[in-house]
Amino acid sequence: MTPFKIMDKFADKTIADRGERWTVPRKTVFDALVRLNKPITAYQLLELINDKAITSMKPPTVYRALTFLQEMGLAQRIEGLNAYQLSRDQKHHDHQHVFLICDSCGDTDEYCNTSLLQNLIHSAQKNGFKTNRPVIELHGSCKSCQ
Amino acid sequence: MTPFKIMDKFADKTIADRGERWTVPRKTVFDALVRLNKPITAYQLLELINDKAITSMKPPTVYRALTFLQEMGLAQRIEGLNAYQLSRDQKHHDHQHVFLICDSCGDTDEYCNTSLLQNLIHSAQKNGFKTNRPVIELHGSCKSCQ
DNA sequence: AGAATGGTGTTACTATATAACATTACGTAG
DNA sequence: CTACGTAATGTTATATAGTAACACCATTCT
Repeated sequence: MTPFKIMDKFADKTIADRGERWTVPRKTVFDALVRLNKPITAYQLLELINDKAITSMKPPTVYRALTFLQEMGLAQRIEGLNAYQLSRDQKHHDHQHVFLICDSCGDTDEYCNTSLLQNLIHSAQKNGFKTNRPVIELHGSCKSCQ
Repeated sequence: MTPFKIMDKFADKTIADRGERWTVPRKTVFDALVRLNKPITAYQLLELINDKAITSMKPPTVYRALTFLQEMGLAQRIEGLNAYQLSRDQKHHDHQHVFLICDSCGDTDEYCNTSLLQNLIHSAQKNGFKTNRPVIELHGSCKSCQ
């Protein structure tokens, strides 16, 4: 089974389990993210999709699909890039991740360092702060770009 | 000496040490950030400044001033808010910080957890990744908003 | 079939940020 | 102290990112 199909299966299951609808625009956006597999801005995504399709998607449709996919844990926003990408680490898709973002080639890596993140959230808690959404992004250069 | 004056002095010295010019727009933007002391978007800042002034600043001027202040380590961008704020922790203004951002009241806190950040950057390095710009923001709710 | 709900299409708009180039201010060599 | 080169600003226009509002369509439940 190809990686694409694995992702598709996983997505199907996630959506079905939560009783949500796997509609055409949602699937289209998801597919584009799967194929690309690196961060892309919403408008670039729009362009990518419209180039290959007869119909023409518009910004609200893409943003709605992206919101939906984020809610399903299938996609993520990279704050430091105003971009979106597929969630890769499905094994830990309920955990928070550390993102490594290469400013040269645009590729990203994602890993789960639970103890460090807990540490971080815990130290915030000691300051009386309750964390809802951690944004942990390291921007820099990847191995092959250095 | 008031906190404002301390900030002013610190800024004066920083700018002077680096042989940069402390011009009117830069100072104006800096003053607004000092007085407000919480994150604000560039356009809100623009409005704030223009309300009180005879002359009317325009976006590029504000953005240029913000870029300059960031280069001087006097201001910072909060990625998760598209907003800018004063750098507070002047004692560690050359270090990276963890930001705590309250989504209710908009206030922020900033602290320096060197060991944790080094840990983070080091674990990235083990993956062959060289970090230039860490973005560490915890969005949630502060003590008084919970 | 009819009603309730959820999702999409479309238009128009708001918000965020920058490119390009003319103009002005500043520091320095002569 | 003046003229020249550089740095910063002013101004216009435009690019990029994201959303409000409302009409329409699809699905499900009764």
